[in-house]
Amino acid sequence: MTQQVEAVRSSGRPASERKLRARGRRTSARLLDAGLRVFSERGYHAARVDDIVERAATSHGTFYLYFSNKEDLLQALARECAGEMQRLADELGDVTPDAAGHAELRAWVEGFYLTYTRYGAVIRVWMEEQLPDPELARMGTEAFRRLASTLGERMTAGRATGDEPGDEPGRVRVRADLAPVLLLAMVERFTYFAASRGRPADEDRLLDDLTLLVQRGFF
Amino acid sequence: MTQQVEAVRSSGRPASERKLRARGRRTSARLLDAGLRVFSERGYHAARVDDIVERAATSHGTFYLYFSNKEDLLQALARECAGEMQRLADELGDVTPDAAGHAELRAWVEGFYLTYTRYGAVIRVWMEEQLPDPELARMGTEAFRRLASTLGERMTAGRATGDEPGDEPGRVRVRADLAPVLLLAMVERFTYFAASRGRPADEDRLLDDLTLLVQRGFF
Amino acid sequence: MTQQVEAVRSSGRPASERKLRARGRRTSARLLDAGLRVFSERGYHAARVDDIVERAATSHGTFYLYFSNKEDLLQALARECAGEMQRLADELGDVTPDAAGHAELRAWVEGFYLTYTRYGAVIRVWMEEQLPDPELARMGTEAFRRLASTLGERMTAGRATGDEPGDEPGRVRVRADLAPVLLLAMVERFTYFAASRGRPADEDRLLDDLTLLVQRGFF
Amino acid sequence: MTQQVEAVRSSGRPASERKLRARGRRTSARLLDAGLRVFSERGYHAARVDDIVERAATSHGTFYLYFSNKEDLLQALARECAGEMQRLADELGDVTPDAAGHAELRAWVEGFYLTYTRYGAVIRVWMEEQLPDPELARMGTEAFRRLASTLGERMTAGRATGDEPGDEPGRVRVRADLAPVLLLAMVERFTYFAASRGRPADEDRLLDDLTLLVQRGFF
DNA sequence: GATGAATGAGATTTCATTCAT
DNA sequence: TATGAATGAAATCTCATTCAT
Repeated sequence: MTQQVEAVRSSGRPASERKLRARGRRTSARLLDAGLRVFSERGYHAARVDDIVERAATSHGTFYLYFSNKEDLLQALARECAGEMQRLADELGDVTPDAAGHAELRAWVEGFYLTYTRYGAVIRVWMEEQLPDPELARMGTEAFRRLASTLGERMTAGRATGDEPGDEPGRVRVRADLAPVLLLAMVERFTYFAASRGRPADEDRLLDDLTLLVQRGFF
Repeated sequence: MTQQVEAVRSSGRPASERKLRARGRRTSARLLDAGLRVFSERGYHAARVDDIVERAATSHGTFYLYFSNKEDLLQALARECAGEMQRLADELGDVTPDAAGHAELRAWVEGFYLTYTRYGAVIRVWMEEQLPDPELARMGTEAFRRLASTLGERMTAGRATGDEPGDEPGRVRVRADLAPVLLLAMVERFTYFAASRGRPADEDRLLDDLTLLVQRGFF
Repeated sequence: MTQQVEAVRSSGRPASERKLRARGRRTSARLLDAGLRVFSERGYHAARVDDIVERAATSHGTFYLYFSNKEDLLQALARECAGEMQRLADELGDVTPDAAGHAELRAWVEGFYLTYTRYGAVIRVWMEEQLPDPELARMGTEAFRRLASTLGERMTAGRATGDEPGDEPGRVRVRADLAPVLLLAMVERFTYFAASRGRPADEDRLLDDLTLLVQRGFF
Repeated sequence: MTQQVEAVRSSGRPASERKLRARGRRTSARLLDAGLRVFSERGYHAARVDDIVERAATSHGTFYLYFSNKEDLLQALARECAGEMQRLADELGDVTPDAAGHAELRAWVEGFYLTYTRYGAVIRVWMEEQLPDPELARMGTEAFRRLASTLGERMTAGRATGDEPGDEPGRVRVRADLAPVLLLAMVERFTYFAASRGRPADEDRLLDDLTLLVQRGFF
């Protein structure tokens, strides 16, 4: 294990592996924040470390004190984002076909929308075919898979208990694992469109409609 | 020589703006093809002109004889892709809620899927927030908008003539312009997932399900 | 990455716009010096950034840390040169037609000769019709105009107070603004010829003659 | 002599070495003309063969049928220019200090001015320290030397026969070879300034003054 | 902890010249 | 004679990363 050998010097490695004092934590936070901003503005690929350190009002050298490279910063942000999504998934209760289900789903959709709006740049990198690092890819896939499966579970649970439409004869069933993926896709894409339009004035109305469509699409 | 000259030059301009003979057209086609391949494999940002000319079995200088830079090649491919999409839209007939409508929609969905599979790399750049060039952005937005609106029209037309479920009292209507966008999103995202899974064996089955979901989602 | 960003970057900007520490100032000076040398040896157009950094014993990247390109370095040198010329103009006292005037003029001519010898490569670019950058052109024209007009003033002043030959009837007067330009031209061209002959042995004698010719030409 | 060996193929060598038919002569003339224009507009160094062939409405390949390279074209133009200057020198009669001398000189100055205006781009390359080719350098130096010496001769001759001011005691003599060089410099520089000002309206008046100054400067 | 300076590999781009028809 | 196409060496420039203080 090289870790043993390199452990001699603690600098130059991601912040998470070192104990930071108050000042160090502030610097680290500033860099993360600046990174997210710059990635959002320019996109991950076009963003330069130069831009980030300038935004964070710090120096080049300092950057590499906290992150081993640009991708490492991306990964740190991705972890943040995955955490948010996990929290979202955990908070989602059963989604029934009635008004209560709508309210439940609506809160979740809004949360997803806000997270996406914030971490859009990171998520967009996750979507890329050729990711710089497999670990990052795994993290993205995993976060989405978990979200989708949770959504699937909560809705299936809701159907069981709720005001169920039943499985009328002749009704065609789509593959169970496909539905949540597609529903999530709708949410995701909707969010993308809305966000790219600069969070329109009728945001609330749009979120209502979206929630409705997801709910209807499932049941 | 740094002197940037505004002069009209016949070389170094996109292939489309010059008259090409047979040989030139072949080279141009080879570069476009190589570009699409390399973009697909490495992603647009990571792709180097170097890779492209190597794949096209031509020289570095030749590349710049046909395209003014990497982005220009992307744009040419984007134009191709937009053309394909326009063709798809034009070919779509009215989509009724019955089996005939399903068949119609299914053909369209499959066409979209194939186009997406082919031009995925280009489309993924379109999805980026910060595009290298506004003209490219406009083209992407426009292509998708047109596709969505055509889809909306054909389905609305289909509803009017078809085996209509009616507008029962209490049924909430989502914004008319939102529906096709979301449906298209589903198709797009589905395609993305399927394609990223390397065109799975049950592709046909999946396309059926997707078509069903879109059809059901609308009516 | 082709994406041209308008962002304010601290690096890659001319040295003059950034605060530099001792080390940076040394590097900058080394580059300026190397630039002047290489421009003199090869000529501005043939000079490559490569040659300059090699002469300055620094790296390619470092060059672009201090100057945005070759032309930017030229401009910095041009500013230096223009400053020298301004100083020359400021130091010139009234030029009378007598021996005192000759001494005054002789000192000035020698100063110009030395400046020209040093900055010849830069000045020669100024003389080009098609300058890479209008700002550079303006600077050159301005520096020469100022020099010429100062020369004109000092000699006119000298004529008024000095051992004046008067304005005999029949004596044709040339345009007041033309004379200094042409006199300056003589100095400049003389310097050019002398310098291009590698500073001949009888430099002193030549400078005497030149001074005399200028003085005689005016009065 | 390699000439013997290469003589097998006549193409790819300067036009002057081959017999040309009417069509070939036209093409050659078009290229020379285009070359002079483009060199004037962009300067020799910045001028691209591309620009020249476009201006001459011919192709890249054709260019190399008539000139072995860009410099060869420059040399051809330089020969033209040197010829013009030789003709000027030959036409100059004795320059006396009187009105007849003024008229003689004035005609010569005007001729020089026109030639300079036309071949300025070529002449400016001659002035460069580091010429691409020694033969070109020799030609430039030679043309100017001849012009200067002829001027010197004609004026010395004029002094001998004309309304001579004599060699009064105390009159300082400048080096005999320096005077014509400087006078020529004045003409040259004047021409440069005038030409760079786009041939001003008072061109005639300026030429009168210049002639006067040269005449006065010598006698 | 922090920073300005330096680095150099690698990417893009240009353009004089040659080739094949 | 003419030409469009191809070439590739050479030049420019960028930017992630390391260094020295």
